[in-house]
Amino acid sequence: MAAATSVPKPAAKAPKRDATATRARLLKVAVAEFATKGYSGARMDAVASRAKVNIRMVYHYFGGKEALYIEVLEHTLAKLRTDELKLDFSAVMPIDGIMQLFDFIDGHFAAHPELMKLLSSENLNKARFMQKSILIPAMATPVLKLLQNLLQRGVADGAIARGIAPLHLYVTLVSLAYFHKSNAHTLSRIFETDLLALAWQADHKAQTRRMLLQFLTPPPAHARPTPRAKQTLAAGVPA
Amino acid sequence: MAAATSVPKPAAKAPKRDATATRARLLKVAVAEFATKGYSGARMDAVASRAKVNIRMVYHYFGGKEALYIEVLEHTLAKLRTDELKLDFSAVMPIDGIMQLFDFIDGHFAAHPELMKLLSSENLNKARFMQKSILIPAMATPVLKLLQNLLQRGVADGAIARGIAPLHLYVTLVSLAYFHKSNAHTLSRIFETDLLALAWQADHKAQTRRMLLQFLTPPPAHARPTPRAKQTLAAGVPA
Amino acid sequence: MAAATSVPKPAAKAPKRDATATRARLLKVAVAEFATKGYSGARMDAVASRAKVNIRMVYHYFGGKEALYIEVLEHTLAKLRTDELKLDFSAVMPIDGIMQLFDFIDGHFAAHPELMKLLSSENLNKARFMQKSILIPAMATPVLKLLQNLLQRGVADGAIARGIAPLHLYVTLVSLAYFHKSNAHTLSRIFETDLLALAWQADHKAQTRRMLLQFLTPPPAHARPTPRAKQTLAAGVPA
Amino acid sequence: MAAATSVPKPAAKAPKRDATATRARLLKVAVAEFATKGYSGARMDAVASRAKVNIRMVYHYFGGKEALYIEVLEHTLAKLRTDELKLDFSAVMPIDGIMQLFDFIDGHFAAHPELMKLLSSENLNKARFMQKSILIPAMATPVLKLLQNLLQRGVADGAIARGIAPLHLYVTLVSLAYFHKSNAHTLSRIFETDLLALAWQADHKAQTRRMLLQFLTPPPAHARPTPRAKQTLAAGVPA
DNA sequence: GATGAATGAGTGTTCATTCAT
DNA sequence: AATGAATGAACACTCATTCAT
Repeated sequence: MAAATSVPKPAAKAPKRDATATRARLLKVAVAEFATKGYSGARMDAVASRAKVNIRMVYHYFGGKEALYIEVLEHTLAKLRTDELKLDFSAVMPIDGIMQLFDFIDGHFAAHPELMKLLSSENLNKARFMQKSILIPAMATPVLKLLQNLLQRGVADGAIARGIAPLHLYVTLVSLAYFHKSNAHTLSRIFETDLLALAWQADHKAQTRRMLLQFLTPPPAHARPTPRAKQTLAAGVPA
Repeated sequence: MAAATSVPKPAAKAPKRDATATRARLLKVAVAEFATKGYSGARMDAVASRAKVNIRMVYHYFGGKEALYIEVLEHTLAKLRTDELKLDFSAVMPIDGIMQLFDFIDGHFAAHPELMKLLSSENLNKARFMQKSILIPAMATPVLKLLQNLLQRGVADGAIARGIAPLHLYVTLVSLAYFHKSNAHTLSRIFETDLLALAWQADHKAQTRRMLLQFLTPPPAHARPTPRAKQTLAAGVPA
Repeated sequence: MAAATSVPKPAAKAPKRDATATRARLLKVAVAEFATKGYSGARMDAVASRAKVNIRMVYHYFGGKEALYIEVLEHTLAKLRTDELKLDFSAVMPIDGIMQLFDFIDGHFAAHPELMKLLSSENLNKARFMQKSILIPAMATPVLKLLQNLLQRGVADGAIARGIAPLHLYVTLVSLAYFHKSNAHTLSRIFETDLLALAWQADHKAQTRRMLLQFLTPPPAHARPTPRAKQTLAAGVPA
Repeated sequence: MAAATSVPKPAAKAPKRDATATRARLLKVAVAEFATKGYSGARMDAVASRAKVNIRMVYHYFGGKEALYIEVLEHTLAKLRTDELKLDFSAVMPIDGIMQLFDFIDGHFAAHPELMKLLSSENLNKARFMQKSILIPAMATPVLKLLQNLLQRGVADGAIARGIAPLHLYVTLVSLAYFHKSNAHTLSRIFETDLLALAWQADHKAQTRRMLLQFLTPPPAHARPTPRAKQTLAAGVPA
């Protein structure tokens, strides 16, 4: 693809044998294959034939199914990291920053269902392959730092409630952006409502944002937790 | 099972050729197999050998891999429905009822990771097999009615905020109970924190309950949304 | 079936457990199964379920697949022998007798396609199972004797040409009655003509009878084979 | 095959990885397997092992059992068509041409028992696979045109009787060449005579040729069908 | 760098048959 | 006499992977 725009070399006008292009094509196809079929459902043949290369090349470039899958995982996660690095909330108010982060998360998963599927797939086998990646732990996510910074600033100026831990908040943000998308098919079937309909998604997002805002906003001085509320807080059934 | 009710004979207590027992054993093993390996990763051989019967019996009792999987799905979902039917919040205050429902959901998924895995697995292939089940759509979940009732009662007596839709709330409850469990492995790896540790889970649940309570509780009269808050609500980044 | 008309016995009014009836039903179903599917295509399960008895009974009554097949073969051939024994050409003119025998053969195969299929099937594996039958060689066909008698009488009174051997004639008769039926499907496809259409079959039979009559009729005295005809007779291409 | 044309190397004459040779070998073995065992009796393993290749190659080259069988059918029929195209009776007398055609048919089936077996096998399941072939209906047989031409010429010069239809004659020719071969095993067993013995076959062919010649030859002017003969013609028993 | 040919080890499924009641 | 439960051996077909060029 990009090969066409590359600098023409002495004896290779039409670069049919373009290694990097072929490799990129294979990886792209592999992402789709693993995302839609899962690890054991994915077929090496399918990857090769859809990329229109001989299956031998898949082995040549990636070594094997497992290595290919790991690279797919790394590639897809790297895209998220790259996008995350562009985030800069230094100029916005903390609570707005957090809400914008939520929107970013929501937007990224909406735009990249393959990431969602690969993560779900990975969790089904206890992140077995992610463990084997040497790149992934190195790709430290900047998001936690970002969140910690926003929370600190917010708490400091009284705009954000105290006692919210960055990781817990992050997991909550992702839960609320991820689950209703990743599990839309079964939920839609069970409740006979199309959760993938744009209207439903918009409504859900609006409600979620309201909940988050309330959660982040510190309670008014006279509205501190009363014994009554505390009791309610602990009234859960035992797990 | 039925063995326990049969007349005990001198030297043959355990009935070898017990169809219902064999079938039940197979189904139990199959639930584990499909939950841990997914549909395409699951092996019929493995099911048979772990249930210590000839593989032919799997086909005799269930017909085939797909039919077995569907039955596994139905069986596991039926267990949830059965438990849901035991819920009765008619005697508790609405807000407590909703929190207890959350605890129930959280507890059920914690106690039945196989359900979580099967649902995730199903979503990976767009609920393809769930669509084929004729039982599942018939197993109407009572939970939405329950929630609607609680919300109506709560709104009526002023204990619960207006404008919360049952299905949106239910999806939110499940999101918050489900995601951090189902995706614990990858999150643990990425953030180098053990999300499956009991302490982490407890902390997370406490924060989640706080958020939900705040969300459900109606705002004090003088704290209606201000122009400022409204603006924040719309300050999201475009998807 | 026939059981209903049998003499009522002391303690068995409704004969549900009627051994001979069950056996007969199984054999009938087996004939159809083997005729339509061939030996290796036939399924013991199919026989049992179509006869609405447990598969175990098939083994109980017949011993196994091979033994059942052989009995099917014997049963079907026995029907032919029984019908052949009813033939009596002592009162008709020899040439008419032979033509009537041809009509009988043609009629029997038309009425019993299962016999035709079983014979074809048997020939495909070199009559392997027929060899194993101890009944079949004992069921001497009376037809050759019949034919020999007719030929002798015909030759004696000058109505039938000399030099026609009974077995060769019989094989010819069967060829002409059998082949266009047994191979109708492929021929119909290849020549895009429905050989199973009644009109085609009638035309073909008429032509065949004309040929046979001419063959059996002795040539007029002055039309003995000439050198020219003799030469033609030998003008075949080498096999 | 192609090996013969390749440059002979010191110590490696036989090319091991020759696709066309492997494919041809597989097809040849498959013809034998399907001809001797029938469709359901044939084993894919047997084909592979007898061709000394991995079973995977059978699927690589042919797709599956059904596709392989259809190709076997097409290949075997194509051989017949190829041979038929070599026939040229423009220089011989019509009646000789027809007799030579009979000899050709007889010779071809004698030389290719696999064709006979495949056709019989096909008819047992109502030409189910032949229907699926898109090549077979396209392989129009030239034989009917040939026969029509010979008949017309023969009738025109008075050497052949009127009223003989090409397709009926062709089916008759094949019946007389085919049946006693295809059903030799059962007939031999029933009549305790070896129909496959060369002497028997020769005798039978001679008689058959006599019958055909008589049939084709027009009757002498004074020997037109008499009332007596007509009556005989209709004296058949009802079917 | 690139490719078609080839393969060992499964993988779901089916078959005829026997065991225990 | 009759039956449901259970099985070993095949069988068509597939998968990830390597060999030879």
